[in-house]
Amino acid sequence: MLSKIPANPPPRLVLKFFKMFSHYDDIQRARHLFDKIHEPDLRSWTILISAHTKHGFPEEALNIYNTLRARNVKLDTYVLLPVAKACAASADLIKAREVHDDAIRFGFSSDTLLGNALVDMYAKCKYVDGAKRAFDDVKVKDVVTWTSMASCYANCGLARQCFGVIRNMGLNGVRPNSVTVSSILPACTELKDLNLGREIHGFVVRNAIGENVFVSSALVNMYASCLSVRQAEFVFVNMFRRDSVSWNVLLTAYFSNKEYEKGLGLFHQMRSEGVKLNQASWNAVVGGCVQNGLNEQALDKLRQMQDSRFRPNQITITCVLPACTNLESLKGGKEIHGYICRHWYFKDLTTSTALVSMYAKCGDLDLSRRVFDMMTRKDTVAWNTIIIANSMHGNGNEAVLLFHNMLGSGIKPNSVTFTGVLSGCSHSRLVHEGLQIFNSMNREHSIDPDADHYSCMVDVLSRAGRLEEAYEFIQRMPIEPSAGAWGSLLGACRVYKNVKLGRISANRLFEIEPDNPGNYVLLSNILGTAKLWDEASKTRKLMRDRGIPKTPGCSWVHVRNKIYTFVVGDKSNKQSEEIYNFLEDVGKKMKLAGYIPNVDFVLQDVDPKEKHEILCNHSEKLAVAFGLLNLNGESSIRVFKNLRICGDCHTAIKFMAKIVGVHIIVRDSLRFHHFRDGILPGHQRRPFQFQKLQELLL
DNA sequence: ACTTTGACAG
Repeated sequence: MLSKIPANPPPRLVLKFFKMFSHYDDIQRARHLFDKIHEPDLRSWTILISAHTKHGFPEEALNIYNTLRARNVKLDTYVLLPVAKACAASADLIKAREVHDDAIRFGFSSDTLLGNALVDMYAKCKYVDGAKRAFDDVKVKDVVTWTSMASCYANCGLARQCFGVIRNMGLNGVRPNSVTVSSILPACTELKDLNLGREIHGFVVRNAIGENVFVSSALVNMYASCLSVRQAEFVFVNMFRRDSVSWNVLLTAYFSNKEYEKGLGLFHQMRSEGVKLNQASWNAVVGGCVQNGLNEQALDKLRQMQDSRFRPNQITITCVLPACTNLESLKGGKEIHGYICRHWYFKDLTTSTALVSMYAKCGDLDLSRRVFDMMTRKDTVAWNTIIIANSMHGNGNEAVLLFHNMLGSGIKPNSVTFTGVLSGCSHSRLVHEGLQIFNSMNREHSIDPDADHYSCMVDVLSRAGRLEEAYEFIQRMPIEPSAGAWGSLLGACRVYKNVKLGRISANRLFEIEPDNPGNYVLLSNILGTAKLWDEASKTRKLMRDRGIPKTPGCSWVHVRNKIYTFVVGDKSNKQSEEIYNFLEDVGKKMKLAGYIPNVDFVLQDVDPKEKHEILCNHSEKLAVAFGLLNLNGESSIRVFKNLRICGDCHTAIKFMAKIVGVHIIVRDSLRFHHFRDGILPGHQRRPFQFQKLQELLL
């Protein structure tokens, strides 16, 4: 057939073939034919552009449009229509503005058909102002015009404006159709307004559009997020027809409402009953597992997903990264980082941010920072992540610096930014900076400080030892001081041995959170240190009487893909003897280097010699020793503790790091502590080897 | 023509 086309074919003939081939998805051949036309008319151009968009090549469609545009021919609404669609498909705002300008220049912007396409185009680019302008230009607005505008607001998280459009639509005598309803239901989902949702449901029933799968799926979703899973189930069960999305919606509904067993059950059912699964189904399950703390299962489902020939996408990857974080699996996180690089997913803002967070929480701040620095675009969440990462690792100065860089690059801070940077200030005792930033919240950024911000400020003052000021600050707070505020003060009373304020804050905490064992233990420790044994035992008795179990402290460390856990005085480990011998030997070295055991942290009333032994028993010391004894060429170890690190251990581990030259990272219930003072100027840090340490200790 | 599901910071 092809050979029968003359060398210089008449346009109409080519057009016929062109239509045929574009229909059969053979864009290359269509293009080839098009190129044979000497002077293609506007109709040929239109078909060429729309074929490229329709077959998933919107960028190429826009390139073709550029070529056409360069010829300075007069355009019409029919050619701009597929161009607007191409902009929508590629979410290309720059091109979108050009197209809009062209439409205005040629006087087509009041046209309903083209205007609708322009509104939708801006909606897909998430550019509300443009959509509104295009919308206002349309003279005769039909249901599509109104729906597109409402949909734009809904997708941009402007639910109130969305319903405003719908109200106006009614006032203008246009009735919503099924598309309108399915477009506005997500806005209702966002507002979590069950009553509004029910109202819409009523409209659906009255107008008999419930058989529409878009409408009913959106209803299921709306009920699920308005915390009415039973209603969601009811709508689902009574659906006329269900597609993959409908099933996925219910699946997500179970997981996000903590009913993960039902979620897993439904997924099993979907697979066994031959429901057509898609990538989103797997994402829902993988993400659902993580949401519900089923971290291993999430990784398992990821493997199953790949076995079922589904490729994990950015969303899958972003969903599972927190599973690595929760498992403290730096290794697993790095594997996923590799996958991200291989698939170019690092271009995705959300995915990169998740990576930054994962590295920080797994204890590798350097890698976290490296990923952050590689990001080409950074939004508020990305900046918040790196600020929080630095605060979490005790780098308050860096957190403050990053905060100012963020402002400098024109990114707006939100309330999370301030909790992040202020907690950094407290960890690094940056009182002046903390106060300054706190005061700027309202003045410069119009953000009202909430309970967390006030607690951070109490922490800033308390940790710096300014306990009386912190107490005054609490009393002058315009909102009810939260447990966080009193907790910071109490914690600092332990460090600075302030019995008076310790009693006050603990008693407030006993009222606010009577079931938190930590507060009783802290007060009892403060009293014990002050040798007020009677009062200390009264506090412990109060705790017992209220039936509050004390959380046992434990520490753990990852060695060769296994987690080894230690409790105080633990002797269950195979290498226990080695551990205690090591601690004794290194202890001697430490004392020579100037370490003085701080027996304040022993709360039993026993003789000094025994106190020293008790200190050596602490779970974090045991875990650190075990980690050091099992180093495999690494220059750092990571130890985790469920409670806050003991003050003596903090000092002791600092000395250990110095003596053995290993970077020791301890993550306790509050943050990461880095001990790496062992590097002397001019000395290269070498991987630690056990033999060398033995020599050193002899 | 416009429509339903899916994530990152605390």
